[in-house]
Amino acid sequence: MKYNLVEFDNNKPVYIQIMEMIKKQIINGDTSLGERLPSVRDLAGILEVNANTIQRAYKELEREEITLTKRGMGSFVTSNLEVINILKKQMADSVVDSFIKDMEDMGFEIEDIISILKERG
Amino acid sequence: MKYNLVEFDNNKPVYIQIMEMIKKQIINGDTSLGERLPSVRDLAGILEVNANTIQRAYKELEREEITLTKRGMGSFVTSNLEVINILKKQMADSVVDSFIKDMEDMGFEIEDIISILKERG
Amino acid sequence: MKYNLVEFDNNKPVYIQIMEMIKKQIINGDTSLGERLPSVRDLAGILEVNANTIQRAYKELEREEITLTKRGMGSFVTSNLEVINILKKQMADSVVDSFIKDMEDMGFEIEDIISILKERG
Amino acid sequence: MKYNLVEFDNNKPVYIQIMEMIKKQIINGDTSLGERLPSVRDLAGILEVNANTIQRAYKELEREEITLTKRGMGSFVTSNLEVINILKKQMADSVVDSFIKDMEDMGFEIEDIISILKERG
DNA sequence: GTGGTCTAGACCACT
DNA sequence: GTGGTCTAGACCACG
Repeated sequence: MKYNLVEFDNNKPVYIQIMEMIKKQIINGDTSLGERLPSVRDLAGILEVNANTIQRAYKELEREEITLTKRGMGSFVTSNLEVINILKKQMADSVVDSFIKDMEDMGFEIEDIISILKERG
Repeated sequence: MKYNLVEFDNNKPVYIQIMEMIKKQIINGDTSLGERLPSVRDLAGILEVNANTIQRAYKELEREEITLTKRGMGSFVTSNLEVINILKKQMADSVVDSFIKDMEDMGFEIEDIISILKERG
Repeated sequence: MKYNLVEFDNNKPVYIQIMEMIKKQIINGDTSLGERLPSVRDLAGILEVNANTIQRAYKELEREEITLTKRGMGSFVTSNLEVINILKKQMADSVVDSFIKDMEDMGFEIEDIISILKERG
Repeated sequence: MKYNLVEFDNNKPVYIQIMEMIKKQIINGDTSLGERLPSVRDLAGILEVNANTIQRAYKELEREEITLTKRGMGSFVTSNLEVINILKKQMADSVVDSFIKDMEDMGFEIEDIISILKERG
């Protein structure tokens, strides 16, 4: 688990950006199954946002059943591996889909995209 | 030049999404250099948003010097090829950069990404 | 009489700016009492604005009795010296008043203003 | 900081006039570096204009980097003294330049202008 | 007809 | 409570 101050994109709700950040950490393994998330106040301090914003992100994550909250103990990542695998697949798919759409909208074909990515490698 | 009703992403200002839509059309050639954009009211009708929202998108595009406005005549894409080339490069770079960042945040390496894209091809 | 293409201030109606231009020429003597103004179409050509805009400026000038229109002959500056003298006084006063107000709003005293102007001399 | 109901000039956009009013207050020291501006709704009430008009003025000021906005907290004058000094210089210069131009267009020489101002003193 | 400004009023994101 | 976005609708400047 590692969270650092980042710059938020002003054109997207901050709580959404925080949710994405946490999901990514779960997906890449920086945050483990069953691990306790930082307390609302701690994460608010680290990210320099209001505690309510973290609350909202945590609440949404719980609604998506990615985390669960134990009263008085904090928020924990689900231990259900199946849920995490689905999350992983869905999130990667969605990122890839919207990337391909953006690039195609700009007139690039799949082959162009692959060439560009190879140059970056 | 072709504009159609689309669904907007609720988590991003509509006027920004309209700016991106127009930029993409310029980049992929669907809208040519010097071409007149639809009138504010026409595009508002097509996209089913308020005319003020289009107005705002056009004004921002003008501020970025991608278009220029002649009072009473309409908004026109710049004829400055240099500006468009810069736009093209910056927009593609930014989409690719943030895609790579998203994927790396989820634990994928460049090679993984390329494999995934090849499957899509 | 001399009119040249100028850049208009986008935040003020063009017809008002044209009226001011003509008034100034009358005041400084570049346009004489009784002199014929350029035709609407000519001035529109010189200033690269629509003929309607010139029409409007001429009409307002006539309403202020600074010019008068003879059907089929064009617009002429009044020959009434008294009117011109009043115009001169009012216009200069108004320019000076608003200049002093602007400068005082920015915290300059009359003495400061005079010093600044002397430096320009 | 002091804002009062004023009469707006009908020939200039109100949001521009509000921007100028705020800039003048910063320049003359009535509004200090880092000071919080009135909330959008408060100033709208004071000046008897719509909140959107204030919003627009504030947004333009932010774009000119004269103020910065913290979501949910308000708009604040920049604390960057350099920015303010440049603003000061540019605004005074522009007022003086256009005044001199106006007067010269009416046939006054610098010496005439200075005499007129001395009479006002 | 076309862009520019403004109002009134609504709802959302965030502190 | 504060800024940000959006709608609906009006009126003006200009071609």
